[in-house]
Amino acid sequence: MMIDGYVSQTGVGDVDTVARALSMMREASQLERLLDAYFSSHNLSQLKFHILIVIDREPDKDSLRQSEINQRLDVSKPVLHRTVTSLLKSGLLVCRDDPEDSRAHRLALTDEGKTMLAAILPGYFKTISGFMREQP
Amino acid sequence: MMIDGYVSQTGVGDVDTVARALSMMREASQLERLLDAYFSSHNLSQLKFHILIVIDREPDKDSLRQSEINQRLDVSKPVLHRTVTSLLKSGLLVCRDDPEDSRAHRLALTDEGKTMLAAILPGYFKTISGFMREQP
DNA sequence: GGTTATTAGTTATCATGATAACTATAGAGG
DNA sequence: CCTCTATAGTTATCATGATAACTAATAACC
Repeated sequence: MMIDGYVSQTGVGDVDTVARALSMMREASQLERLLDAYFSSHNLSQLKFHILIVIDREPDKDSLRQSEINQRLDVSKPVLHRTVTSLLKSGLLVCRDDPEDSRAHRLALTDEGKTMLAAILPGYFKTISGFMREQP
Repeated sequence: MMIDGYVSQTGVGDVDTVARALSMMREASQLERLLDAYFSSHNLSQLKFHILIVIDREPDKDSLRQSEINQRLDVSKPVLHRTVTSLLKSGLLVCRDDPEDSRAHRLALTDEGKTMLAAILPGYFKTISGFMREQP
């Protein structure tokens, strides 16, 4: 919209690259909104979904510590804690004591959590595919 | 990371498209973070910057109503109000009564606001160009 | 010209992200 | 063993986005 004047005025970088970056950010934020709307229609959020996914996708284990989830997802500890608490409360996760470390817990999907994940995934990918198909 | 299994399991859309969308969102969020860090090092935010820009870029006028800014930027009224209030308080904007509508105000850049914008733009575009150059 | 609808701005409340600072436990080094 | 450090989780506080519901003023319509 208003890129041209400024980039040429400031003489930093080239106009096309900046325009491409801005349009990428706009596209991404549109898709994020679609996904947020989709998740919230199932009483979830992107982060809640990602938490369920990383536990479900973990090879060899069926549970993860909060700190392990933290290593896999790019989110701060307090936000993860708050969100895990909410997932426990809504019954999608269960929490067991970690036998090897009394500070830690192991978080696992409940049957309800697995059902939710299975129910939500098709629409998730459909939302993404549909959006990408519409892009010019 | 974990796309393959799921997309093929669910049979919705194609894997490459979904992977492309996810990587676009990741890229965009990285760039957003860089920009947020840049703005906050100048005591600004992306939204504050955009507000200054749309007022500065407006042809034929040197001020805008809040509602006009709202039409140009994709942000809710209360958030815009809160952010404009903060820009007024920090002296980058001034507020005058609108002679044609006693409900409205006209928001204009102060000299300090213009100076800030001029000071910040080169780094803004440099940040974007630099990021795009690094992308694989 | 008086009712009704729209619009400009504001307030209250909530959601979801962050950092800083805390407690409690584990682990390492002497 | 006893400190000292690092790690797991928690709490408090703040930033920045949203919606719903409000006030006051304008515009539209008999």
